Amino acid sequence: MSEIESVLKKHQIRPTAIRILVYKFLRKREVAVTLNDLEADFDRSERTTLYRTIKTFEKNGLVHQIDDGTGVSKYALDDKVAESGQPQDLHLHFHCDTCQETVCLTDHKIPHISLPPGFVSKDINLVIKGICDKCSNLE
Amino acid sequence: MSEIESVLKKHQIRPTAIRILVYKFLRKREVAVTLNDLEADFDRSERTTLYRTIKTFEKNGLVHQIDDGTGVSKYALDDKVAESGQPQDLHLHFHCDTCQETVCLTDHKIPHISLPPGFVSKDINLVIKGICDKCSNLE
DNA sequence: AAAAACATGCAATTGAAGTGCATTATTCCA
DNA sequence: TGGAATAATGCACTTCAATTGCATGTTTTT
Ligand SMILES: [Mn+2]
Ligand SMILES: [Mn+2]
Ligand SMILES: [Zn+2]
Ligand SMILES: [Zn+2]
Repeated sequence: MSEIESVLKKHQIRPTAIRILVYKFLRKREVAVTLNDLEADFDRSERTTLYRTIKTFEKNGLVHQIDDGTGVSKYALDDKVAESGQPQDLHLHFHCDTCQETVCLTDHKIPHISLPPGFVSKDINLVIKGICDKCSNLE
Repeated sequence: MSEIESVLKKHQIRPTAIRILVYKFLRKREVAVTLNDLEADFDRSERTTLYRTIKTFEKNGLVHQIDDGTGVSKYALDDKVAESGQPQDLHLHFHCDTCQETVCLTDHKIPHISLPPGFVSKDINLVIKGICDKCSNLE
């Protein structure tokens, strides 16, 4: 059994052909991925299947969904934890206005934010928009 | 000329009947508003007109659009600056999982966040989800 | 008053997300 | 091993917010 298959199994995901391919695709790309990105790369497969694949991955803690404000959902591997099974830490996301890519800055934890009395924080979404390292080097 | 009319004119917005009503509605509500909220309150008017009204307000700096992750856009008055004409400061938004309302926390500036080398920040969206003050008081 | 500019109403389109259901593949177990 | 049970896939269809095209109505300008 391949390493990928065992990662999927560790997350209670049956390693079908498409799932293995989607997982490989997510690994290969270092940026967050849309359903359209997947569809473009998998002529052979059906949009709905890819959709349900990624949702299965999400439900089982293998990827997390990213809302970067562009209106389309993106997904990225919880790579640091793909093996361990721990849930991915909260981190910030960066969306580049130039190349339109969104990346996880997993090493940048979200600072503590004080709220007015009575407000209880359960979850935080922090997205920074600007120019990414690749694009700023080209200026 | 009413005070409202002069606020609209200060933002180069012609004070039509609907625009005045929409502006009043935004003032009355202390939370961010969706297009559906507007439509529900304005039986007499057309969705498209309300949409274009709010977009005009936004373009002219009278309201700002809020993406709280629910999938539907919300809008709130740049009230602090409605008179001054200054652009609204960056601030965080709070979305209550209980009452589903979203509020601007205009007094809570977004802390400085350090980025890896090469990344340039132009804009920040920070949304905190949890329980708002009204809902936490009811527990 | 006529022309130009702008606002409004209604119909239609777009695009992402999600669901229903039939078909195919895999697993489970007698 | 041979099904029955369970899960995955494919295709059609729906939903919903956002947005646009165009005709009509209104206001402003000259
Ligand atoms: Mn991430
Ligand atoms: Mn706000
Ligand atoms: Zn970039
Ligand atoms: Zn609440």
